[in-house]
Amino acid sequence: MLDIKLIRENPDFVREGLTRKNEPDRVSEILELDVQKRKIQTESDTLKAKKNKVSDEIPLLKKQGKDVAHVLEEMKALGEQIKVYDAELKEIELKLDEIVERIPNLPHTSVPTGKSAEDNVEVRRWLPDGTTLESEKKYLDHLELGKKHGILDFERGTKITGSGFPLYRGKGATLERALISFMLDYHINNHGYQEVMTPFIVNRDSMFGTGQLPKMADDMYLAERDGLYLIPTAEVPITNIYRGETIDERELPIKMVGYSPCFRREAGSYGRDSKGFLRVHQFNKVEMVKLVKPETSYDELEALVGNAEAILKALKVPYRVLLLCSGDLSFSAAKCYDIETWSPAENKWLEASSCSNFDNFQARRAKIKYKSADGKKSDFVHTLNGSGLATSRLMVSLLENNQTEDGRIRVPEVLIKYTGFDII
RNA sequence: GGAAAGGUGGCAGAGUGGUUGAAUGCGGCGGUCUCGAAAACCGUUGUGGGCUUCUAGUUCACCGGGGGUUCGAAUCCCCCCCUUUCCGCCA
Repeated sequence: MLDIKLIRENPDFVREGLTRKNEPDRVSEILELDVQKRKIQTESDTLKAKKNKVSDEIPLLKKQGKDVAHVLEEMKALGEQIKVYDAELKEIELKLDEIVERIPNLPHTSVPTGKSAEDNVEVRRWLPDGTTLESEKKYLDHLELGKKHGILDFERGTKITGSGFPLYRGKGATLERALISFMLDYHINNHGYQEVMTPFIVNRDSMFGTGQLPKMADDMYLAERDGLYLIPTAEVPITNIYRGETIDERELPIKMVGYSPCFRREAGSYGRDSKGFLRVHQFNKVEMVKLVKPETSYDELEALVGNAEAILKALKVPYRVLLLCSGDLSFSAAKCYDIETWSPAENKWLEASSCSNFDNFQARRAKIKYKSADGKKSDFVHTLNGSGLATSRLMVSLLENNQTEDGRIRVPEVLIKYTGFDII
């Protein structure tokens, strides 16, 4: 959530940011409601001050044996007037909240201006020694490999649930599990994250806190009877661990990593990239989340991207890092890097990670603050998160890049101790 | 699912209609003492909003959430949520 004071005091700055993000400009509307709100609040507060003062005097007057009937009468009328103001105030606040809650975060100054994914900027590329993207080699795609070895069974996954719910079998299931364990261990042991295992279904407050609600409601699975949502990413439960809390600054930065399945309805994207793992409704992901002091957050973002890249280097998977342009940023993000892995069979890059700094946008919504050691200063933390990484697209690259001439699949060196086998 | 108890400041725990934003203890922060530390002692210590002459003053709101009664509510009434314990069911 944007700070109403920022909108009030720097409306043009906010307008510019929203324009960069291709968002409609509702700043004037907000400012108008804000003025109305404060005007009514001032009037209501003045009356309340009077009410409080007189109410304090009543017992004293009674003690003196004075007749207070006319005072009570007066106060009753005052109370009615206050009710009228408060009802009006509430109505305006509701309107204001409804708008402000749907205003996205502003892009950071270091984010390039652009309209869509076309304008994202490739900042670096990494290929394992001896590999090139152009190859004479004939690659089977992940579906063909999955079928050939009986490790992926999309047809039966569809039978169980519907399309986009993958079924892994045999060494495929083991490889998936190995990948998750490897990534978790790597971040815990080499990058200093604390492992967390969270609920995978969350309430509305949590979804609001990280910014999925109210705008992205249609993209999520909802257990309506209970008012609970299946998480689209572990970012939601992990970030919300600290919702409503004030953290001692000496505890920052807090770095957490957790595995979760992710559930996405992908409403409106049917038919696009629908092949196999390229777009699914359920996938596995290891997610890193950091709560940090404001002045460090953009450095922490660079470190976060580095943490995700380290996994791909260890697995020897070709990848590139993109700096997203303003127009391609998600609702809550101020700055974001995507990591894409190479698919030789599709002959394209696949998004496997997204690492974002949310500045204080989520912290405001989730009310996560920190307090200085001397207790004098308190402010919102900055939150960050990054996939480290999502297994589905990574699995595509992993299977395809590691296939041998005869169509078998070599298990990357670092995963062998997790799988117990070195070839499929 | 049934029954009971309970939700108060960072924590523990008073408070059942009128200077109670809230006793007391612990913790935190600052200080005295000390070579230093501990102990002891002194002081201080919630959040959010509005207004103004804005490193300050003033005012409003907040005792799980929402609504109500009243001149006045942490305290009374209604609804909801959550926690704990017991019973039932169960991986």
